[in-house]
Amino acid sequence: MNFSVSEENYIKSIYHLQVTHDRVNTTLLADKINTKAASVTDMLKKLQKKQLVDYQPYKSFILTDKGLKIALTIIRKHRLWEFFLVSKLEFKWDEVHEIAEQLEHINSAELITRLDVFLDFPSFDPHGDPIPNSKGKMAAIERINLIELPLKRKGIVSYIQDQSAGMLDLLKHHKISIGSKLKVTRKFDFDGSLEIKMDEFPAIVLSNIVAKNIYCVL
Amino acid sequence: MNFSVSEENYIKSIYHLQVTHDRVNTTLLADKINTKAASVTDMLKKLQKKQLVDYQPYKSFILTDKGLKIALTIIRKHRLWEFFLVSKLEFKWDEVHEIAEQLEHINSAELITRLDVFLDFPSFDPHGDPIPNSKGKMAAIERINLIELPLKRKGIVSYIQDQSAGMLDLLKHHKISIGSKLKVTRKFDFDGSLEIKMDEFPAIVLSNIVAKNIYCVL
DNA sequence: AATTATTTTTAGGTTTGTCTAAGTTTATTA
DNA sequence: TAATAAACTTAGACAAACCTAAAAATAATT
Repeated sequence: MNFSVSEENYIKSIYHLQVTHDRVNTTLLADKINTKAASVTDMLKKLQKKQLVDYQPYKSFILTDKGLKIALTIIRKHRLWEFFLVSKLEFKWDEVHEIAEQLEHINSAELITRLDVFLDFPSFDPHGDPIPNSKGKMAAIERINLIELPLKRKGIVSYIQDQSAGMLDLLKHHKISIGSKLKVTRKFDFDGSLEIKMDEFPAIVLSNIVAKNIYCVL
Repeated sequence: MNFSVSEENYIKSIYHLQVTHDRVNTTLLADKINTKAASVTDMLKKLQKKQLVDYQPYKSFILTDKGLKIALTIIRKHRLWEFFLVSKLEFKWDEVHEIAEQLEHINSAELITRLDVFLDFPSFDPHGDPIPNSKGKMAAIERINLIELPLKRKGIVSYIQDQSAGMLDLLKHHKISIGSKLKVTRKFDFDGSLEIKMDEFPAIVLSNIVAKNIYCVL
C-alpha cells in the first residue's frame, strides 16, 4: 500500500504525539500540523477506513499496529536522511530537519536499505534520536537531564528537547552542540542555574530552564 | 518561486521534447506524460500565466528563458541524484530512474550544492547524459553511433538511446553496459548487423536496430 | 473549394485535501 | 444539575490536478 504525503504526515504526527502524550485528540493534532480540527476529522475517517488508526467520533485516537509500523518506517527514513545530510554532506545538525521532512516521503524500500548500508547502520540521528531498524526496533538509550548530572561527572550532550530558534541560538552562542563534552562545576540552588565547563572554554552559567532542555549520556 | 511536482514534471517534459523535436504540441506532450490533451491545455495556461512557456491556443509551444532555467535545475537534480545512487549506493545504472524522478523534486538549493561537492562535481550521469552545472551549462560530448565506429577501433559505450525493458534485457544478456569497452570486428552489409568483441568475452553479433541504439566515445 | 480527419480547446465533473461556519457532543463549573 | 465553555463533527465551498465528452479550430484530401 502507498500513502500520500498528507497521509504520511498525519501518521507520523500521531505517532510523535502518542509517545509523548497519553491521549491524542483532534485539536492537539490540528495544532501540531498547523491545520484545522475539521481537516483532522476528515483525515481520521480516511485513516480509519484504511485501518491505520483506531478512532471513534468524539473520542481520542491511537495508531493501530499497522499504522504504527508505517509511522516507524517514515521516522526511519527521516532519521537516516538526517544522518546522511550531516555525516556526508556536512550540514549542521540543526539545519537538516526541513530537508529530511521532504526526503522522508521518497518511496523506495531498496533505497533505504542501501542508504542504511552506505551509512553503516547508524543507531542515532544527529539530534540524538534513535533510528528504527528495518523491523521498526529502536535502540534504548539512558539519557540523563543536565540538572541530574552529578557534579564533576563528565557528560556528552546527546539531545536537546526544545529545538526552537531561540534555544538553538543560545546554544550556538555558548558553543554547545550534540556531542559536546562537559561537566557541571556548580549548582546554584537559588535559581536552579548551573555552571558548566567544557574543555578549552571558560566556565559558563546556564539558567535552569536551559539546563532542563539538555540531556546527556555519561 | 516554488512549483508543484506536476508543474515541474510538465516543464521538464517540455524541455526534453523541445530538444528532440522541432515543434512541441499538445498531443505529443500528453503522450509523453501519459495524460490527456485537455489536462495539458489546463497546465499550459497555468505555465503561460507564470511566464514559463510561450503558448497561444492551437499553436505549438516552447519554454521561455525562465522556463528553460527551471527545466535545467530539475534535470541537474535528477542527474546528480542518479550519479549518487550509482556511485555511492551501488545501484545499477538502469535501476535509478524511478527514484531520481522522485528525488528531483526535493526543494533545497543548498542540498544540491553540497551533493555536487560530495560527488566531486560529476559531468555525466550514469546513463552518459551531461549534468548541467549550477548555471545550467552542460558539457558537450562527441558521441558516435556504434554503426559509425570504424572497424577495430576501440570505443567505450556511453549512451543507450532506447532504454526500454526489452533493450536493457538484451544488453544485460550480452553483458553490455555503460562503460563497456568494445570494438567492431565485422560489418554485415546484408542486414546491417555488426560483430563486436569485448575483452574476456567471445565475439557477438548485434542486429542493426540494436547497434543503432548504442553510442560510444572513442 | 468543400469535405473529412485530426488536433486542440472548452465545458463540466471527480478526487484529494483544505477551509469556514454552524451544529453536536462532551466537559466544566457555578 | 443546569448552564456555560470547550472540543469535535458536519455541511458546504474552494483550489489543484485530473478526467470524459462535445465543440471549435486547423490540417489534409478529394
